[in-house]
Order: sequence, then C-alpha cells, then structure tokens
Amino acid sequence: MPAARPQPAATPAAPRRARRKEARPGELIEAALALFVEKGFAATRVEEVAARAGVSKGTLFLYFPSKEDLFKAVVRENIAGRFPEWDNELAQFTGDSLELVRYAMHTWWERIGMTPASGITKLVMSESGTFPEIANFYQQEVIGPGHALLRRILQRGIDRGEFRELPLDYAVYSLIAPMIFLLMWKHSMTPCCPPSERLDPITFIDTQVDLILRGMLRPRRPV
Amino acid sequence: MPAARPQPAATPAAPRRARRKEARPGELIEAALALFVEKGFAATRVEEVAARAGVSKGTLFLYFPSKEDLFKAVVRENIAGRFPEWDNELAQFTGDSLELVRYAMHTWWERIGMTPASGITKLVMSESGTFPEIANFYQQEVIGPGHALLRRILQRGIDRGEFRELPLDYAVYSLIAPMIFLLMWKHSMTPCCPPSERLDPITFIDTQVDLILRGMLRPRRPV
Amino acid sequence: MPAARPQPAATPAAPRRARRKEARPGELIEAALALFVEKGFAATRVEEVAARAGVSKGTLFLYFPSKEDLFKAVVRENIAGRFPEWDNELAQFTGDSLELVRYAMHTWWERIGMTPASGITKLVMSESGTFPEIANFYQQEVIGPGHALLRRILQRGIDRGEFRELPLDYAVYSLIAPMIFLLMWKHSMTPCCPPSERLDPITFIDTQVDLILRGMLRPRRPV
Amino acid sequence: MPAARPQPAATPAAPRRARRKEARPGELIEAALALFVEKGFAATRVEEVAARAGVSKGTLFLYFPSKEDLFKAVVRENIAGRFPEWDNELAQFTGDSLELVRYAMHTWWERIGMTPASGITKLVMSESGTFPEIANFYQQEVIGPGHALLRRILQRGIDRGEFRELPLDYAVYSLIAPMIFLLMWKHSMTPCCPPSERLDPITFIDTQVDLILRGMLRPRRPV
DNA sequence: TATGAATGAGCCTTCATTCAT
DNA sequence: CATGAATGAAGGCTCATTCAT
Repeated sequence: MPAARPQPAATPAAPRRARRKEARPGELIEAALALFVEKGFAATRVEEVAARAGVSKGTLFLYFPSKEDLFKAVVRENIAGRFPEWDNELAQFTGDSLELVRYAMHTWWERIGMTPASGITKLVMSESGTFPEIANFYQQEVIGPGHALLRRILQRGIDRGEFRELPLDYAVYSLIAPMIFLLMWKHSMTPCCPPSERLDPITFIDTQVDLILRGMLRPRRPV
Repeated sequence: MPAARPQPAATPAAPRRARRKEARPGELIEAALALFVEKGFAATRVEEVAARAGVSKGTLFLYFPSKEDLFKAVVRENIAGRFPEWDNELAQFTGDSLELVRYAMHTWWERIGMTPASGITKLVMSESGTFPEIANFYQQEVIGPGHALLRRILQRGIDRGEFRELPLDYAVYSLIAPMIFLLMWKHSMTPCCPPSERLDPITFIDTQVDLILRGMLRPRRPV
Repeated sequence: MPAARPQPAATPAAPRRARRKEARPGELIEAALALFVEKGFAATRVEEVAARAGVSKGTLFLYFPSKEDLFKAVVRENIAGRFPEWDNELAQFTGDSLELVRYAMHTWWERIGMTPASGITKLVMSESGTFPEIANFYQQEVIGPGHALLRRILQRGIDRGEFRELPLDYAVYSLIAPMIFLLMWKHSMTPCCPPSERLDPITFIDTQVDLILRGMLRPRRPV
Repeated sequence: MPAARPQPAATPAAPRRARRKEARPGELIEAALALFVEKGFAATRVEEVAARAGVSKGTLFLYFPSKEDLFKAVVRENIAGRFPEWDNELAQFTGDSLELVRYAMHTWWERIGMTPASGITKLVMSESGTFPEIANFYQQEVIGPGHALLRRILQRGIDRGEFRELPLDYAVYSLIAPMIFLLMWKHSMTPCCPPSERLDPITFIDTQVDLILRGMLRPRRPV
C-alpha cells in the first residue's frame, strides 16, 4: 500500500479554500507550538507551520505579521489568562495547606506540564538570547503571576500555623525550581534517555513536594 | 577527545606568537561557547565566532569542517570529565554528610555554575532538539557520572545513619533539579529581570540545600 | 474609449446609492490615478486603490482584469481628447498672437497643469519603460494633437507678421518644454523642497512665455 | 550555430571567482544604472544587476547593504563631485557670456545628457514618490549646486553688461527647464516615436539657448 | 454583484561554505 | 597556514490574483 494520499472525494469536509477566519489563528498557534517545541524557533519554517495548520504560507501572514509575532502569540495564548482561573480555584480550597501545595503542583502538571504547552517554557528559555523581548514578556506575564500565586499559598500556610516562618521569595523558588527542571528535562534529556532510566514525572513531583513540605513544616515540639 | 586543552604547565609559556597556532582551536571553541550560550546556535554567525577568536572566517573552517562540528567540539571540549577528580576529593571528605552535601553543592557552583562552563548545560538543553546526539553524549558523559557521584554521597549519609532511608534515584534528582534550574534561570531570565528581583545564587543554594537536608535527615526521636 | 466618464448633465442626478454601480469604474480610476501619480505604479497596491475608492479588493478585479489593465484604463480615461474643444476655442481668438500664446499657456495650466489630470503626464513618462505601448498611445493621442495645436498658433503669429520666421517644430518644443518641466517638477521635487524655494507655477509660466515670446518676436526696426 | 556559450578555455581572463574588490562597486553601480533606467527601480531585480556585473547575487550585498542603498550609490556616483570640476572650468572661461551659456549647455549635454547618467534624473523624478529621501538627496546634491552654477553664469553676464537685469531665480529655471525636459523626453517618449519625428537634442539645445539668450540680452538702444 | 479570506509565485536578504590569492 | 571575496541555497515576507460565500 503506497503512502497515504488525499482521498479523491471520500471525506465530506476539507474543501481546498475553506474560509474559516475564526478558527485559523488557533490552528496556526497550535501548529506553531508543536513545531517550535520540536525543532526550535529558528529551525522551524513558517511554511511548515502553515502546512501543518492546513493553510498556505500567505495565510499565516494574514493573521500574524511576522514569525516573531507568531511566537509571541504562541506564548500568550498558552499562558496568559489562565492565572485568574487558577487564582480563583486556589482561593476556594478548603483543605490544609500541605494538601493545597500538593494539589497545586499536580494540577500544574496536568494542565501545563504534561501538555504541549509545557514546551513553551523550554522554548522561551532556549531562545531568550535571541528574543530578549519575549523573555521579558514571559517574565511579566508568567513568572510574575506564578510567583504571586505560590507566595499566596505559602503565606496561607504560615498564617494558619501550618508552615514555619519562611523566607518567602526563596521558598517560592523551591517550588518553582523542580517544575522548571522537570520541564527542561522532559523536553531535552528524556528523548535520548533509555526508557528504563527515565524520570517519572509524577513520582518526581511527589518526592519533591514531600521533601519541600517536610522542610517547611512547623516543627512539632516534643512533649 | 584529543582537541587541544590548556596544557597543565609544562613548557614555560612559549612566546604568544608561536603559541598561537596550537591555541587556535581552543580559542575558537571558547568564543563559540560564549556566543552559542548567549544567542543560541542558529542565531550565532560563524563570522562572529571567528572575529571573537581574532581570526578570519576561513580559518575557522580550517579547524572545524562545519558549524555543527564546531558546536559538537564546543560541547565535547567543555564536558571533559572532571569526575575522577571530584570523586577522589569527595572520597577523602571526613566531615558529616550534611557538610558533605553542602560542600558538594557549593563546590559545584564555584567550579561550574558561576563559570562560563555552566553555559554548556544551557546550550545542550536548548539545542537538544536540533542535536539529539549531543544530548545523548551529554547524558552519558555528564548526567550519568554526576548522578553516580551524588548517589554515593547520599548512600554515605544513609550508611552513617545521618539520612533516613531514601529512594535514591529521586533524592538525587532533588539535588540536581535546583542546580539545573539555577543554571537555566541565570542564563535565560536574569538578563531581563530587574536587578532587585534577581535570584541570588548563593542564597538560593543555601536555601535549597537546607530544605532538602531537612527533609532527608533521619528524624530525631524525642527524648 | 468607451469607459464611463462624468455625464454632461442629463439625468437629474440619481440617488447616490443607485448611481454607485455605474460610477464604480470611474471612482476606481480616479483613486488609481492619484495613487499611481503619488507612489508610482509598482509601489501602489491594488488594495489601496480599492480602499480609496471605497470598495473591496475583489470588486476592483470585477471591473479591471489586472493591475496593468487598471493602469491602462487610468491613462486612457484621462487622456480623453479635449483637443477639439481647445482647437475651437483658439480658432475663435481675435486678439494678437502674443496674447494668444499667453492665453493658451495659462489656460493649459488652469485646466490641466494645476488639476489632478496633470498627473497622467508624470505617470506616463515615469512608467514609459514598463509600459511602452502606453507611451506610444500617449504620443498619438496627446503629443501629436498638442503639437499640431501649438503649431497652428505659431503659424498664425507668423502669418500675421507678429512672429519672425521660426523653425516651427523646435519652436513648439520651446513651448512644450517648460510645461512638461513644470509638471514633473511639481510632482517630483516640490514635496521635498523647502517652501521658500519652491517654484511658483504662475510666475514661472509668465517668465517663460515672456522669454520665449521676446525671442520669437519679429525684430522691430529702429526708426 | 547555437547561441553563444562560455568558451571552454579560450579567452585568457575571466576566471570564475575573480577577487576584484576594487572594481566591483563601480561595475555594480554601472549595471544598476543601466537596468534601473531601463526598467525602473522596482522592476529591476538585484539578481539581474549582479548578473550584468558578472557576479552573484550574494556579492552585490557584500558591497551594498540593500537595493535601496545601491540606488543611492548610483545617484551619488554619477552626480556628486562633478560640480567642483565644472565650477572651476566655467570660472576660467574668458569669452563673452553668450558663449559661456552656449558652452555650458553643450557641455552638460556631452557629459550628462547623452550619457547613461542622464537616466538618473529620470529615475529620481519617477521614483520620488517611493523614495522621498532620494529626491531630497538629489535636491541638495544636484539641484542646489546646479542652480548656483547657472546663477553665477547669469550674474556674470549681468555684471558685464551683456544681459539685462533678470529675475535670477526664474532665469535659472529657464535654462534648467529645457534640459530636464530633454532628459525626460529622451528616456520616455523617444523610444516609441517614429524616428522621423524624433527630437534632435543638439538642434533642440541650440534653439532653446538662442531663444533664451535673445530674451535675456540687454536691448541695444537705437543710435 | 460584492466581499475578503486564501493562495502561491516571486523577490530581497542572510549566511554557511568554498577557494583563489 | 591564513585570508576574505565570492558563492548560492534557503527562508521570511509581499501582494496580485482567485474563488467560496
């Protein structure tokens, strides 16, 4: 059987020149995310992105004025505007703060870490030299809000007497560091690791959180 | 990897002019490392590398058949295993294992983290998509031995009753993660961070090690 | 050339909406003339023309099969011979031939030179390399009749003993040259001239005509 | 006989990759002048220019950072720096001012008007809309000095009592206008004129100069 | 008829690589 | 060995033109 070729007239949809103004940007961003993450920004050709989104090169430029703007849109689309949702969710959490931290980390993994969106962070860090502007943007749109969110969680634990007094800034980095590491590791080293030695994300997160929480807990005084 | 490396101290420093030819590849690699780290592989022009090394574009190609080969040489040259030296050093350590861990982390920072050598890690992770074989190589030459070294340290702590029983693999990642994070952060986000908000490496390492150690300690039983 | 031109004044101005369809080509040509003159043929985008005419890009192609055809229509439409009218007007002139020449030049300025119609001459000359057939067309439709008209004026002066015997062909060019120069100057150099140094068209024409007439006059013999 | 093909090894010179750094810019400018004049700026491809100069596309960009800069260089090279020579030449003229004017105009024709350099003026005027910057440059580098030069000639004639008192600015335009006209005419209309009707430049210049001079002469008072 | 989303050929420009000197 | 002028393949982007709605 020869390689798959576009069927003559089987499938009902997919006309050549469909007019789908609403759907295009999202499809292009999705395609760009995948390719940027896979090959890096510079090594990805806009024509590839367009092809993957099922449109022509020209169409891409109908929606994004330049390759760099496409990149920015990818970052924006996949991160911005999700913090309000998360802030809200965490504000309503009623359990103890240890549970809250665990919940936050697992949630992050499910919604970002294990999705293609996780590639963005790798992308931004990898290309930060070439696009300082984007690193800057990321800093403000993602790092800042993320930091604030985690800080609020930790403060809650301190206020409720669950955590000891912590130097907040660095405690926040304690939570961020393993997640960033996990991302970088997953996108960089995992593909060339023998499967047996691969880092299991869930286990890693559990281990990290346990370790960190253990270190943050208010010491029980002996009777 | 036989590429020239700064000789120990044998010949009494030949006159600059004469030494030149010998030193060329090293100078090119050094220049390339700096630029690749700063701007990424694709965004660095070979001409820049040559200029920074004080030679012409043509000369670069006299020593490295292609830009890719230059890249590989950069990684190979800078990864050169210093593990035997470290293994030895740590084997002779006589203090308690908490001190040993602290010592190891600070030493790593002084000898790798804060030097330009830290750039190759960033480089390898950033370009792993484009150069899978390099990531593979790095995995075997650096990750593996590093892992083993840390594992030995932790085992020592357990054996001496200083640490509780730990899932070694993941405990090792607990130590690696913040260091990798620190590297990436330093090379990617720091330049576009307002100085006031910058992560201080020493403080970060101290905080992390404290946290981790606290979590790894064998629980003191109350009297 | 049957393309729509502003009708004399027959129908009592149909409502704007209804008139639209009829008027489209004319509006497009008008917009194109302005833009072609201002920016040149190649640098003008059809979308700009359409926008200026208040229609969409697609509509333009409904009336003109290509950008080149639009260009040709612009020239054809604006060249529309008004020579019969002028021939007639000048034939009825009763004053002396000096006055006639002055009158002709000023009239030309008022009806062509200072109006947007002056742009086509610039256009034709500028784009003659790209559109030789247009230059040819212009030659026959405008240059020829214009030449003939001026020649008749000069001949009248000679016949009436007002002008000396002149090499007619070149005397005609003497009258054409400053007008063409004025056009090109106005459209090309004026925008980037400090206002204080700008050529005043009326003064220029007066000066030129005086000079030329002075040179063409039959020398008065001293008493 | 098939179309000419590069001979195997006949002619002695013309190696494939000749290194002729000194000669390149001039050759490229010459090629560009010819093509820009022939086809206009936009319609000329840099690759054509390079090919005509006998080099590859890349080489062109070795000497000129962009197509526009090449254009500027063409203008600069063909006009700038020739005024001092002319100024000097005219300052040493000893004949009467009528002769001087005639001499100036014929000289201009021989050194500019009939050479490819004459195309530049057409080019600048045609593309002034697209490159206001160049029109501006031309205004300052060419129009200004040219104006001053002609003004000096006329002033000389007035000072020596050969010309009557003239409004200098407009008298200068009287001399410029026919030359500019001649240029535009030659480059735009001549190619599509039947040879029999073509304007002969020398005759035209003579006629014009005669006419103008006649108009500028101090009137002889009858005895 | 009118619209404007979609197309894709074409062009400027970059830069790794080659090679005559 | 070293140089740097020359090369040419590759890619971002534009815009005249098409066509589904």
